[in-house]
Amino acid sequence: MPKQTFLQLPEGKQRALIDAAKKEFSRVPLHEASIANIIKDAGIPRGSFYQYFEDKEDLYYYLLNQLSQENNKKITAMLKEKNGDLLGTLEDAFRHMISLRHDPEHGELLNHAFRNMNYRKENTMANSMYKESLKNERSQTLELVDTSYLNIKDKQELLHIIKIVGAITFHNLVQVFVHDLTEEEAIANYTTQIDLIKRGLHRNEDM
Amino acid sequence: MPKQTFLQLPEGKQRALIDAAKKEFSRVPLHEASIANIIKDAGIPRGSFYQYFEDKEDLYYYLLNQLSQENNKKITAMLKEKNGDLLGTLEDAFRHMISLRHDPEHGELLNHAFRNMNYRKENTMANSMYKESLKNERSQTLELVDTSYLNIKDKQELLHIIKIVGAITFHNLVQVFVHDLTEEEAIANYTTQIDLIKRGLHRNEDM
DNA sequence: ATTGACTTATGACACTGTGTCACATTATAA
DNA sequence: TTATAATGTGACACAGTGTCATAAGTCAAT
Repeated sequence: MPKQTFLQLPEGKQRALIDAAKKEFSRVPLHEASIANIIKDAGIPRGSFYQYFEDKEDLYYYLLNQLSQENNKKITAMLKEKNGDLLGTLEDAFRHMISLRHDPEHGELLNHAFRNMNYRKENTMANSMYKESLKNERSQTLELVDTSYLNIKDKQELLHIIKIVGAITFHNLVQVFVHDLTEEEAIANYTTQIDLIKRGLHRNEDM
Repeated sequence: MPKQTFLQLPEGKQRALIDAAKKEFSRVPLHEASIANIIKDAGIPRGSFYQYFEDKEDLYYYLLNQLSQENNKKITAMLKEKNGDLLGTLEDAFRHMISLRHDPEHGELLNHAFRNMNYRKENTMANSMYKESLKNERSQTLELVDTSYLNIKDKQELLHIIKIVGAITFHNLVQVFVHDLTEEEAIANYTTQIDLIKRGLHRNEDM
């Protein structure tokens, strides 16, 4: 999380640093990115960088969180659009997310992010780390879900369903970015898998 | 993948290096581990290390792959034991995997691995990278699965089911290691989720 | 036994990049 | 105006990597 000092900086200086950071994190994945490049490009001295952020990760996750927030809003809107039909929203949401890889502004950054996905990135993208009202946010989105579509007996199981679809969605996203799947392949795989879990993996005796 | 030179080394020298590596990778996660520590502990000069391995990652993934192979054998055995009941094997397999975190030999290494899980590690643990006969191996395990338990129409869907349960299982494993869940919590979560996908997430109209 | 060709061993070194700290500058308020 | 706090700055110490010239070992052919 950026330090107070950074947030009080004049707009232009913030922008310069953020832009330089985006550029560097688009060039190479996080672990190869160098602070030296970022500050050179932003035109600020090394010492200043450490006034603003703890370290490279701090800056990176701040950025990633911001991107994710915009994105989460879009997906929440889709869910609302579909009147809380969670499973029905998934394909559209997935399609939207894979379309981001060709976004000129953040495509490369996301490419690197997904090719080097780890728990912290996944968590940052899924939730909204720096937001205090995490639990409130969560439950607001939760409230949108119409549970009458779902084969569950309580609220607790809804949380598990979200974890399930989250895990599968992320897994598929990583596949897309790592193996450069075409949009058709990606969506075919994803919908097959979502269909499977919708109807259930286990064969009923009476079928 | 280790270089030829390493594999031709006398048993004792290999052991020393492997043991030192295990020690270092148990101390800290991969990105914090240092070659300097490993070679100091193993008593070999820096130059030699680079005769044997490309770099730190090369050594790390060699090690991780070896651990995973043992493990995969155990799980394949479980599946055979249960006569190919894939879904029925999952809970036992999961239980077995989380028990590993208290293994004195590799527990800490696995802790770091899961807390910093990424695509490559997941892939290394799931498959067996260095094995030439990857496809054969896979299909051998595939053949073990009794598809009559499963709600699928073709072989292709079996592959998707494996991806689904793989994604969910890994996701749960990461949760266990990151949040230090108790065995009971971990298994409760996991079985709930597996039950949900077994019976299907979507509510049937006629229910 | 000696030679030559090849393989393996070695550690000093150049290089890259990080985070810190003493000091300089600027802002704020009394 | 002056004291105090906040921010800016870049030289520097430090940690770690991968390479390379050179040394040492192996072994087959003479």
